[in-house]
Parts: sequence; C-alpha cells; structure tokens
Amino acid sequence: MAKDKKFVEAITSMDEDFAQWYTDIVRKADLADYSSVRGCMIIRPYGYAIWERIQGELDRRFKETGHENVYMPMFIPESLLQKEKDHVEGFAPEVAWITHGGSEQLTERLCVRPTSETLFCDHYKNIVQSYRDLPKLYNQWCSVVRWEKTTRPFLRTVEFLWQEGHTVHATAEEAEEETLRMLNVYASFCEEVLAIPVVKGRKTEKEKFAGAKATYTIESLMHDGKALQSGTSHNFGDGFARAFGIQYLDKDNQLKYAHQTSWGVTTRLIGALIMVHGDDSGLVLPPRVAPVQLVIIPVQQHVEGVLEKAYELRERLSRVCRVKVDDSDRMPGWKFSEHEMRGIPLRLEVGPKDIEKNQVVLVKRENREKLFVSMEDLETMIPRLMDDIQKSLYNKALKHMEERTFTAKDLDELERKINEKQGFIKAMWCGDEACEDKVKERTSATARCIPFEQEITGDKCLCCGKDAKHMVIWGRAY
RNA sequence: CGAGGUGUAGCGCAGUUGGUAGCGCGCUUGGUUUGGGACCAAGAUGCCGGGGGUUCGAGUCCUCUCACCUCGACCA
Repeated sequence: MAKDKKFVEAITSMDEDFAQWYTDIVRKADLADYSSVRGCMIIRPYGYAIWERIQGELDRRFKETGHENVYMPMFIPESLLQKEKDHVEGFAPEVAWITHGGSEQLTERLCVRPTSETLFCDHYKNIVQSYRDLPKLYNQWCSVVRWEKTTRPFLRTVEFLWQEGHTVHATAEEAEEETLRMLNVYASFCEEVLAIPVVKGRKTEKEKFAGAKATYTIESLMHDGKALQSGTSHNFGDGFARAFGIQYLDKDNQLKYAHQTSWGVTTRLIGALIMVHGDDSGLVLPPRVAPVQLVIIPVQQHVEGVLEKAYELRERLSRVCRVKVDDSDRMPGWKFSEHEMRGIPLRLEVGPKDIEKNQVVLVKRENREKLFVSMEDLETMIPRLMDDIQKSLYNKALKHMEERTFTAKDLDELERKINEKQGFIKAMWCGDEACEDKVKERTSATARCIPFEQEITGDKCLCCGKDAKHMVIWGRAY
C-alpha cells in the first residue's frame, strides 16, 4: 500500500486496525453518518452520488437485457409472507412487524419487506395466464428492512438500498438462463465499472437463499483477505409458482407452473469499493464510478487570473470528464488531503507558475504520480489517464486476489493457512453439510461458493477424506 | 442474543478527596498567507445521555434505564 509519507493523520492505518480504518473512511470521505435510529445510517450526498452512479450503470444494463422497473408496496401481509415455507423460515427471525395503524390494532400484522418475492408472486399470479404473457422481466429499486443485530455502515444495516429483479418464465431452461445472465451482468459490472474482480459460482445448499432451488453468487476479496458476497442471483424453479399458484396455459393447451428468478445487489457494493481500493489516505474510486473524476485546485487563487483559468479549464474539461473546481478559501494542501480522502481519481493543480508555462500539474490518486501536462493536451490526456487508472485499479485488485488465494488439502492445512493470512482457500469437498459445518466450527470459514471454473486440487474431501464432488472456495466473510 | 467498552461544546478528550466546567481541533470576525491540512488577534458554543437517590452541595458516589461502538453466535 501507500508507502508514501502520510500527510494527514485523520484516518487510522489499515494495518493497525482495519475495522477502524473502514469506519474512518466512511466518515472522513463523507459517505455516511450514523443516525438516531439503531443500525440505520444516513447516506450523505457523496455516498449517495456513488450509489446513483451504480444505479445508473446497472439500470442501463438491466434495460439492455429487456427488464422493466416497477414498484411494489413496502408492506407485506403476514399471510402472504407465509405462503412459501422455506422462504418464511429464512426471513422470519429478522422481519420488522407493523401492528398498529394510528391508534388501531391491525387485524393482520404487516411486515416491512425484507425482500419482495411474495409481493411479486402475488402480482404475477394475477397477470400471468398464457405463455404469451411470458416472460415478465421486472426489477425494482427500493429499500428493505432486516432486523439485524450487528450492523456496520454499508456492509450490514437494518434498512438498506438495493435493487431486486424478479422474473417469470415459461420453462426451467429459460429461468436458469436468466439467472446466469444476470449473474454475468453483475460480474461484468463489478469488473468493468467498480474495478473489482469477482469469483462466480454456486452457493452450497446451506448458504443458498431461503426458498431458492439454486443460488449463484459473485464473491470478491477485500483488502484484509475477508470475502464479501457482492451480488446474488437465484433460480426458484417452480417452487414459488406452486406456493402462489402462478400458472399459464401453454401452446399445447396444458396448464403449467411458471419458473422464476430473482437477483439483487445492494449499497454493500460501496463497502466493497472502500475495502478493495481504499488506502491509508482514504477512499480510492475507479473513474467509472467516481461522481467527480477530476478536481481542479487553484494555487494562490487570490492572484489575478488563477481562478479565471481554473473556471476556464472546468468549462473545457467538463466535455471529457466529471469535473469540479475547489475554490474554497482553504490552503491548497488541505484541499489535496480532502480530495484524496474522497478518492477523486485525478487532481489538477493550476497556479501562477503553471499559467506562465502554459501547463498544469496532474496527480493520480492511486499512487500520487505527478504529471506536468501542457494545457493543450488535457482533452486527450485526461480520458486516457482515466482508462489507465481504471485498468490499474482492477489489475491491482486482481493481483491481490490471486496472491491471497491458496489451496488446502485438508482441514489442518486450511486452518493453518487461514490463520496465517486470510483469503480465498480452494479445497475439495464431498458435498456433505456435516463437513461444511465442521469447517466452519474449526476455522470460522464458510463455503463462499462452488466456482464455475472448477480447478481440481485433489480427489478427497478436505474434511472426511471421502471422495470429493466439488472444489469449493472457503473464506471468512463479512 | 452473549462478552467487553463508551456517553461532558459540532468532533476528540481532561475533569484530583464531592465545592458549581476546561483543553485541542473545528466554528465566527478581522488581518497576514496560499505548490502537501498556515499564522496572529478577538469571539461564540454546555439540561455533563436520561430517571431516581445519598448530600448543605453530584460531571464526580449509589441505583435503574437508554443509546451507541467493538468482538463473537445469525445474515446482502
């Protein structure tokens, strides 16, 4: 990480205390603040701007793959929530209940949605009659509530923002295709926009979503070697359709159950951005997700012509990037630190000396590399630099993930390696949940996923020694 | 839900044996400054988390309570 001398002591070093480092960034980069509601945070303008970037990029990809946005109620009648047995069992412990409307007790309790499968199903039941009605490809942007006991800004809060896609299809094949298509949308979004490499795979039975036939996941690795589930896509088969009676008349005049999927990502992705790219000076944002890509810092801004030049550059460069001028009356050094904490990819310094030489100073956030660039070259230079930074951040993260991916042939080795250095551990598994439990008990690592790209590292289960069925990535997770 | 910790100015903290509240940062005003968190001067800011007690007197002692943080068990 940044060996450069630390200019400001506002953020705890990540080697000293990773959790504190994380919290410091959340607050110093103005992403979020604590609220007066337990476990709920206030997403501040800068944090919300990042979410809007994420929303914009994802929403475009959803539309490109044929999805439409809708909005469902925030409340679910208790009877509706209970229709699918596994689903309600999975969520019951963490739902918030509304018992009163005004001063009157409700005849039926309402739950504040922890997820909206049941609402979508209830609606699909009404609008799906014929194979001609299928598929239905809906998505909604909303917040959901899960009464979590332990919370952390962005990573786990009682209320959080997300999108949930819910689709209905005629056949099992189409549903499976959709499930994987959306997982791939998430994966390419994470890699291309957030510059976060991911491992794609399937969740084990134990880890899959309550009520799903199969859950697919993208897992990413944080700087401290802990895993973060960054997005999931579920294939429900016809389980919900049977519970809710979603049937359609097919071409062959047979009444058939529909097949469904759901998929979601949350504001947790902002936590991932912090923990994958951040350093001891603060947040580091990949240009494609940064609300501000270039900040112009006038130096000696009281000198005639300096501010004017800064505004002129803003005008010119706003055509090639998202740009801001910091013309507050802070010291330049203060501004440097401030915008580094906020992770702005590129800084442009312009002062009397530069104007005289018809140049500016560009400084890359990721490594503080300094470039002296002629005024004329900025329009061509800046977009190129953005691309370079984007790639460089991805490559750094990928290298880190590779360096922190180990293999283990048995439980002892897994335990030893994970205690030595946290990361992804590849190990063979027989498929038995008892072995999965034992791994967790011994090492507190869980099965992150069964990667699509299976790399056979042995033929025996790491735990029981019986014949192995899958290679699993294990890790301690957020 | 278990274990630990913290609540005093916007933030971080100090506050002795119980005697009526202080420091740093930030904030305001004026001036000098400006290429890595400038300096000087003058200011403003407190239901000491909340309730109840002990006491002539409580930030301080007792008691109850609430909130938040961190780490574990459960989860995106």
